[in-house]
Amino acid sequence: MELTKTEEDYLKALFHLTEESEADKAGTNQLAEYLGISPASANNMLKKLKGKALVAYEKYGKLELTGQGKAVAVRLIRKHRLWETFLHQHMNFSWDEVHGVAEQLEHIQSPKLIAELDRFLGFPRRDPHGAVIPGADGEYDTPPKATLSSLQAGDACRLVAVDDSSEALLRYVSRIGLALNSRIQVEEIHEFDGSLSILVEGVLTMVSKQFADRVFVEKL
Amino acid sequence: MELTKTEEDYLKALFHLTEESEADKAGTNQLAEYLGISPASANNMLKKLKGKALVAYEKYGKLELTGQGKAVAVRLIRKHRLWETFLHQHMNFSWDEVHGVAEQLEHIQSPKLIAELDRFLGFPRRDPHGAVIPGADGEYDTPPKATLSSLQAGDACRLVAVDDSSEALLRYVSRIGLALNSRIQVEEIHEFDGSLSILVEGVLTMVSKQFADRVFVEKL
DNA sequence: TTAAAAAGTTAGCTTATTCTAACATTTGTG
DNA sequence: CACAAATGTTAGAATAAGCTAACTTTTTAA
Ligand SMILES: [Mn+2]
Ligand SMILES: [Mn+2]
Ligand SMILES: [Mn+2]
Ligand SMILES: [Mn+2]
Repeated sequence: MELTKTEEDYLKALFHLTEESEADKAGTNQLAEYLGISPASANNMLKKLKGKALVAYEKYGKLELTGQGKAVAVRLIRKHRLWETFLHQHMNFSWDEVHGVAEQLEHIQSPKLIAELDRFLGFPRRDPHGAVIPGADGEYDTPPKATLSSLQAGDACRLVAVDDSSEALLRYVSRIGLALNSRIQVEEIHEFDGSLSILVEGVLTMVSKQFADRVFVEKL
Repeated sequence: MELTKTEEDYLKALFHLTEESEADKAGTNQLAEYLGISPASANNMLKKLKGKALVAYEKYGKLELTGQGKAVAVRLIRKHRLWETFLHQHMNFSWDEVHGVAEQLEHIQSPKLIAELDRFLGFPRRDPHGAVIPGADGEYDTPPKATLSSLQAGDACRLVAVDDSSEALLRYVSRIGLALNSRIQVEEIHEFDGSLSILVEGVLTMVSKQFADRVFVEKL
């Protein structure tokens, strides 16, 4: 039972909204908003996906992926992140350029190609944004991630991942001299708005709380 | 004006039927047959492509690509062959496995990716079947190709390309010990059915005329 | 030169995906 | 509670592709 590119994108969106965001409830409007389509279109597709046993929900109720639906989404995320890694490491794509093309490449149907790509890349476990790449067996552990905003003044940390949903954020992270594994020293947290003064490569920079909420670190 | 994957495939099919085959006339039925769809569907799409100035024809008349239509087709062929080369050289895909996946990959939209892929591959000029890869500027010279069947008994040649339209042919070519650049010695041509006795790597093999018509060589 | 055969076109449906506008249900608040 | 806002659903239409059956035009060939 082959799925269309569109059906795949809906399942991936649902996975992000239910399994990967803190608010693990997802509604029709939210899904529509996320995908940039009308609620009516989302509702229409949800009916179809329910018919294929990929999504489970009652009329006016909460949306959930079935086990099958989740499996499809995880496979898609695996492909997406492997392609992003390829584009970044071998095609000279910058951090913020990889996502759009990977959004297309993730729909290529060829188990052999994915297996070979994985091997070619040296079985990477993280994509260019630091996100975990699901295994070939569907294993997908999301290690607990601490945000930069959760640290205290005086703490030091290592940048392990960045929210990849905004290209502007990715460009900004590079602009201020950060990259995966950069060491960050929290100098001061300003109570007024939660902004932080951080030390990166010896340079003192000021970042907003919105920024610090989307950057994930490992405390040192 | 973005084209759909389907429109792209029609243009590529028309290019093969008009520019690349000896019979440079193409009709609706032929196109339909080539694409595995009904003549009615082909006719329907032809109207649309005519409206977009990619195909030129009069009702009941011969089909032709416009300059624009040709340019799209050549870009597609370039992408197809670059991907085939990538799959063969870096993803361990055999000669006969590359085509299907390249048929999908050719529709990925990203000029940067194609430029980088070309660089990554070392600016190859031939794909794994020996077909010429069009240049980034749209240049596409098809060097005159001699078929194995055009040689005389006693001639020696080098295999330069193989018709890639049949996977069975590609597998057969490998099976009898041939690969690009193999040296072939024509021992005898049998008048009855045009079949040939050829010497490959010291082994005498018998091949049919149908086979020899689809294998391209350079006389030595 | 005329009548099949072949080739090409049209009409009318189907499925997939999306939209807008209208309608229904649920939620949240005074 | 009661009703307004938020959320979700339905109806009806559009676009893109494809199909079958019927019809028209061109070609072939007796
Ligand atoms: Mn991404
Ligand atoms: Mn996608
Ligand atoms: Mn090919
Ligand atoms: Mn294709």
